[in-house]
Amino acid sequence: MDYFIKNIVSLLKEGTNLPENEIEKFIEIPPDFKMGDYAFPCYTLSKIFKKSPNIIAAELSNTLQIIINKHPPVSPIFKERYRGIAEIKAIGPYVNFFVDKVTFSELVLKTISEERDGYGNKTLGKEKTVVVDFSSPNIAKHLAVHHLRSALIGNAIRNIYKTLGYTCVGINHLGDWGTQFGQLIVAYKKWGSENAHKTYTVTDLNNLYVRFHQEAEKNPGLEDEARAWFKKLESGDFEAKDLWQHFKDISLKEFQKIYDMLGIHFDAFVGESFYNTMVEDTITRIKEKGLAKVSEQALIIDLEPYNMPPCLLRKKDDTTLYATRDIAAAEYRKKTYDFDKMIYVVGSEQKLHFNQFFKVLELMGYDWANNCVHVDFGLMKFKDGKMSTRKGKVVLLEDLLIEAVERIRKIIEGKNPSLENKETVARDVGIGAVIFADLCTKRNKDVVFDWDEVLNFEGETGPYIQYTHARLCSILRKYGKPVTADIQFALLKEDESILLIKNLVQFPSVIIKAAEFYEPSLICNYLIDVCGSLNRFYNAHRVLSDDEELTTARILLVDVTRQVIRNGLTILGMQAPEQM
RNA sequence: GCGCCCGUAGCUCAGCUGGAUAGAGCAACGGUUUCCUAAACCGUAGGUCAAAGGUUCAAAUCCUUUCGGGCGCACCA
Repeated sequence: MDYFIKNIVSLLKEGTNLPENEIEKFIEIPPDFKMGDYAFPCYTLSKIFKKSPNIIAAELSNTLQIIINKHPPVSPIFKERYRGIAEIKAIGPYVNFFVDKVTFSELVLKTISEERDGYGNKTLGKEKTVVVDFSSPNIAKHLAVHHLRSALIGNAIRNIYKTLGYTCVGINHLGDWGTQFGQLIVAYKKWGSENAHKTYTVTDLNNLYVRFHQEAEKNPGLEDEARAWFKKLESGDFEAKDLWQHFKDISLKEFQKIYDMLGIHFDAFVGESFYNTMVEDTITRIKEKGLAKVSEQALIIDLEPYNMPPCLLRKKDDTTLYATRDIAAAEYRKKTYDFDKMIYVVGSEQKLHFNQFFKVLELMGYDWANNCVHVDFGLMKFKDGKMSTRKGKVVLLEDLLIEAVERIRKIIEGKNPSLENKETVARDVGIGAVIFADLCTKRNKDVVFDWDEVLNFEGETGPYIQYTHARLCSILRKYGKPVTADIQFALLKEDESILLIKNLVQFPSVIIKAAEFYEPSLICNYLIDVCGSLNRFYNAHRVLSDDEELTTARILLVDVTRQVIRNGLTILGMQAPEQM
């Protein structure tokens, strides 16, 4: 915690004459709490003083002890500076500091119990705006499990930044424009029946899409037809536009259903088509800057000097590509939101695209180009290969979510048949399990989709976190009185309590780190740690007892832990049921 | 061919902005419930940190090379 580190650093400064920021970098947390709460390694000093680090550590710990002793305990300087440091001990090459447990517990528990839902919140991002572009699926296809990643990671990152005080704009950059709609129209005109599009479902659209790609393999001429239809669409042809609108409406309805199940909402739901009217101006600006040139009949920006393939602005038939629309969208967003940072949560297979796109923004002279980041993530695939909508090789997201809820429902019947609100709980826990399973590994690893793994509910899983939360709620319900922070902190002296409090104090810094690395998995791992500590505490000590003082003390610990778990789950986009 | 990512226990992963004995979960085996939810907890077993060099007082962590896997490289998004 800042308070103790600050005191240790200022003490070390007096003892070593090193600058404070140097010292702070070295401070670490020992691998075992029995060795100390904080440690200062003496390897660097050993170089300066040409003595072995072990000897330095021993000498330094004596020096520090003397410094502390010099300050009369009544002195206000002593109180301010060295309050909270209980013991200094040299172990091998380290000087280890033991913090006063009572001061420590009081500080941490009081802070959390005052800040409640706001614990972990910061003002780092005050007056700053972050745009998060996430989910962004292509329309006319079902949402499948591989669409989960962008939606969940993006949603969590938005929440992380929100917690740090940023104004966040979550944008769903729907893939609702491009040659694929030419393909769909061709397929519809060839194999769909007249006016059938009015009763179509996404499944029908999906089938058309799959069939197009099957037939196009035998008959490459279809691709040309598709491009021609897209050209018509882009130049405002009535029939094309009408069909496109229908297809889009059908898709949006289905998407909304899934987003509701996942509890994800967007501040802006604008697809690529929205920027269609702006691309002309964008291309003009690019031309004026002398960046565009014609190559193989297409309009491109040469990126050879930067060791990248060219960025295509217009195909030889004059229609635009998604890079063109991305550039227009970026300009529009800068104008509209004046963001300080724009985050694109898109799979790592598009890394090159974003490198090209960001380079173009830079070449256009936009100094905000380096405030754009591509937050990439690994591919989701099956054991035997890539998921593919074209080949119908997918697991539909809706099916997964329904199955998850269904399995939880069965577990509830087995474990807690008298539970109220079974439906709500099954949904919260089932969906939560899916969310947690996806978020809990570092985002840039590829994931192999496995039903049993996603729907495992024991160990390091979403239900484990939620279960721990529900247990705590249950204790608080039984206690039935208001929780007070006016307790005897010395009573929370067992190892299990102290280790738990040590976990709780980390929360704010974990959020900051998660934001820095755009890494929601850090929050997941953190929650697993907290729940592990809590469950060990729970198992070793009874909270509710005849000892009133002890009960009030432990109840406070239970209450703030519950609070931290809840705050963490909220960031991940999960519910925190009070019973399960 | 070129570029990027990944390679840690049987499986899934933490640890990677260098530091004290490489940590969890799942699976296996054994234990814990007259007591606040056993969706929990404890124990046993399981590791040449892909390989080889290098930098350093110190390398799973940094650098180089090799091997293995994934992804991407002009008219799809």
